[in-house]
Amino acid sequence: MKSKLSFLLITHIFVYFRWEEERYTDGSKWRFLEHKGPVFAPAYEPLPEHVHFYYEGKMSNLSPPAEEVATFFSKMLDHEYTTKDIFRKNFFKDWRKEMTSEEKSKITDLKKCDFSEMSQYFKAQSEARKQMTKEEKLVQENERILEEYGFCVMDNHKERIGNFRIEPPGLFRGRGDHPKMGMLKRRIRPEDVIINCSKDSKHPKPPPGTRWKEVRHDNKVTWLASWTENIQGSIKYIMLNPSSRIKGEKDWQKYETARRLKKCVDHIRAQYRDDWKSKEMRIRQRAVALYFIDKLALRAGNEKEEGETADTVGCCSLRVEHIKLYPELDGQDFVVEFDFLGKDSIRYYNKIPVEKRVFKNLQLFLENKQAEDDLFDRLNTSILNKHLQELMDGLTAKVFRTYNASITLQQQLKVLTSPDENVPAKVLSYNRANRAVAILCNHQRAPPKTFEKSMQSLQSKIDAKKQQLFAAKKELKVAKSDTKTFHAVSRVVETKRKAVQRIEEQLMKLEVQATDREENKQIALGTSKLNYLDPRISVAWCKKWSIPVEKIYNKTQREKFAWAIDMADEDFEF
DNA sequence: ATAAAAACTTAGCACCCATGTT
DNA sequence: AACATGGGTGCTAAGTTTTTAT
Repeated sequence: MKSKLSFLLITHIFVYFRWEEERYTDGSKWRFLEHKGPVFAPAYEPLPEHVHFYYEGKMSNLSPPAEEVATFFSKMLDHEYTTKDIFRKNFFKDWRKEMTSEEKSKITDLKKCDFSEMSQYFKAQSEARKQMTKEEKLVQENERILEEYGFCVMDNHKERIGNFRIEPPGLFRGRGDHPKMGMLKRRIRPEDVIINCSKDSKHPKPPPGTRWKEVRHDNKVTWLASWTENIQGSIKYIMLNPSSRIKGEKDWQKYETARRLKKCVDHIRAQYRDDWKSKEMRIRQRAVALYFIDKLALRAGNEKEEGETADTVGCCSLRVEHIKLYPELDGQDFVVEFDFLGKDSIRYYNKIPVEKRVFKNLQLFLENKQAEDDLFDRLNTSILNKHLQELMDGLTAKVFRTYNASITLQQQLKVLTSPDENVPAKVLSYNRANRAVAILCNHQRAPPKTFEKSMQSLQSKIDAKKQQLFAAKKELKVAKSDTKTFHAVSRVVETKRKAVQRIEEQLMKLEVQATDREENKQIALGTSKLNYLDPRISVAWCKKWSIPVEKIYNKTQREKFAWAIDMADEDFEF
């Protein structure tokens, strides 16, 4: 095991060294890229003869493609989305576009459609799939596809591709109250796909009888293939896996920018505090917004086109209705209450005392405005980012999130780690530090459906373990007194003592697990770990306390953070 | 200068499967 | 062997930032 590890380590250093030599000075360019192109979604199998669709109670024969479209709806029948009016309206509208003229005149009302038989069929199918053995599931076939299409060669290195499959057709499900939910997401064909690869590579071949939309050779961008999606009209890309050089370097760069912010953040903070007093409204707004972004780790908040997406906001797009001002609340002065839906329609709710000057400014911004008016009417993300750019090269709003997340982790690790704790307790401390960041960044999750139950069963395990400990201690006592009374062999005492110790450790482990899980109920740690925390902080912490890095990062994460694992020693300071 | 498009990062959730338990 | 459970992974939507067009 050990030799394998050190071999890997050497390989990594070697690889990075090689890359160093081969790379252009501008790290974003590649010189050679070869790949096999994307994998297309398989065609739907027609429904078997005995599965029918009913209209007004009568059996009805549908011909493709309408059948294929109806399939999506029946597959989702028990999903809460399908009970929403917008979903049904959008679905039916798009379905009608796919109907033959005969169907179109016949099928005029979604309420009269009965998909239950189709729905049952798909449920049965997925049940059946669960029973299948590995061969039946075509595991090997999938592995072969991964091997053939899942990798590319960039700058002479074989790299894993992130998403090499074209997204299959289906019904669009946005998050939150999305006006387009239920719309038909159409099938992507080779004719929709642009291929990007190097001029001198073997071009990926389109499936027989088809052609690509375009083959281009643009080495200033990192995607291998792209297509335009029909719901929002945005472009989707096929790109490399996070373990790739091109992503890893970018990630590293991101944290280096955040570290540069660390050096000038005091100055920037002094500056925006000063700007709270500015004569110009736009500067005051900019300064207050920046204060929120810095202090509360809010997102920038771009404007969004109304009716195209769910109504969510970030800092610059906050509206009057999203904040409440309390000159005094629960013994604290100048409290601002935030309540709005952010990215992914996740609710941000926070009551926070602010400086008097900020409070007065907010009152000023709210004057003569309606609930639906912008709080910062003289500000948007591009104004803000332009200003930030002047303060520091490469500074944008999101750098504050990265900086504050990483610095919080580092601080919390210092505060929470006690040297004499054992490994599980230290890992708990790490998770707590991680959790502080997740709370700061408002990374939430739905409590797991089985949460209560699994918590209970863990508790009963703990109780059982306590009983066991009690019994073991008693046995130890008996053994001790036996030794005294009968001059028996002390080996027995040793064994008993070891048993007590072992059980104590097990109990401790369970208790730590319970605490960890309880505190984690509604908080998602993964996002901050993956996107906001400089991995070198974690690696350094592991080295300092002799914690195996595997306790903190799983295999995928270790691959993504290979650069940091190689780079950081225990003295690393963010 | 501004708007729109393109490119790239961040996000939560469903599902799958290894693992441990009964 | 059947079952539960939780972590890992794939998926793709939803953001931010950068680039290009007007």
